[in-house]
Amino acid sequence: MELTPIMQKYILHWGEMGTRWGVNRTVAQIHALLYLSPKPMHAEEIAETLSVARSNVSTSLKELQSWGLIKALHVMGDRRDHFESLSDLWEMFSVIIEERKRREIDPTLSMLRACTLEDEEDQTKPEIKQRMHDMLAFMETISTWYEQMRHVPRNQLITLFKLGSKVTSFMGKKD
Amino acid sequence: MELTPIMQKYILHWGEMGTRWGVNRTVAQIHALLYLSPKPMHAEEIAETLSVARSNVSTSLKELQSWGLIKALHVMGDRRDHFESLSDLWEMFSVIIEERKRREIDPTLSMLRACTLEDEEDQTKPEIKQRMHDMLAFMETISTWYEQMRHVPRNQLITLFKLGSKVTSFMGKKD
DNA sequence: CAATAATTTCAGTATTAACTGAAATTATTG
DNA sequence: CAATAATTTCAGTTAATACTGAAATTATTG
Repeated sequence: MELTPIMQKYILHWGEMGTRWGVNRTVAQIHALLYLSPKPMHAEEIAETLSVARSNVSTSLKELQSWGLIKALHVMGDRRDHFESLSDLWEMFSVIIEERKRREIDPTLSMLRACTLEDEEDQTKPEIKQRMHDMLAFMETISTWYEQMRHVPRNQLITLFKLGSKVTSFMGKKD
Repeated sequence: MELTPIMQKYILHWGEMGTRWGVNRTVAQIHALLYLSPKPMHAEEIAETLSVARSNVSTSLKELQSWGLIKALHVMGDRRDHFESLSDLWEMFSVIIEERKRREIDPTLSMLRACTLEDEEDQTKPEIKQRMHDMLAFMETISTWYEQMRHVPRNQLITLFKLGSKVTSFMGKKD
């Protein structure tokens, strides 16, 4: 596919941003490209469009699939896989949050539980253990919140976001 | 400071996680150390405790200060800077969210505005421009939401998080 | 204001992660 | 089931980032 200057700008920026999250440039660029593309693209075309190695595309597509951000589909009379991105941005957002939780929060919770349960032999001062406890409690709150919010139907979620801080008006002034 | 095995575990894990966010290992480790430490630490002590170069600590402390996650303070009769971490986890959370917004969302909004306003000469298909528009609208919603939520008092924020999906019970069933 | 302490800068090095291209594998077609 | 196409794997290379240690700078003390 031919990239117009604006598309290039968008894709390059996305690549840059990717590196700020835990995602490498090519992965982020491919995701941007597929998001913009009006039709699904096959690996070869992606490689040509972005000027990266075919094998790099292969790896990156796997990565994006593992996130659930793109899916493969097939076109009649063509045996290659074609890929398209999720297009619903709210769904995309949910998927990313969910996946980050799984990859980052969950392992941290395990670590924190291990740390706070550790045997009595350990010399760690109580005040330090308390901090670990605080962190555990905090992350459990965040985690539980995620877990609940992901089951909220999409349009309610949108309403919530648009409400913004107005939601607090339901809470009464306790202070 | 002497690190017990549990403290080591905590700090090393934090360092690992740091790399998954846009933060380098040493920065994350120092932050973990200062969070755990019952008293402020000076750079020299941090370097020794974590076995990294003094200069590396200097750079990392600057980085953490630029995030607003630690602050320097002074001890009577000691001319060195001593550093301590924010200890309130909700405050820490706000600071991180806020800073990520500034570093990641805001530049992306600029890029998207530039892309969608771009002149007519450009060959980008309307359907593709529409996708860019959708992304812009989405990110503006998220951004506005952040902007509002950061002004919600801490205890209301906690209540909101603890409520989780129950907040939707105020919204009525529109579908 | 010289001496000393504390901190920062920066050029060079090491480490890590990303990427390529060739070869191997897997799937599809006649 | 051979031939071809599509995809994946992987060893080696390149590029990006992190880190060190020495030197320079800045701040503090007597």
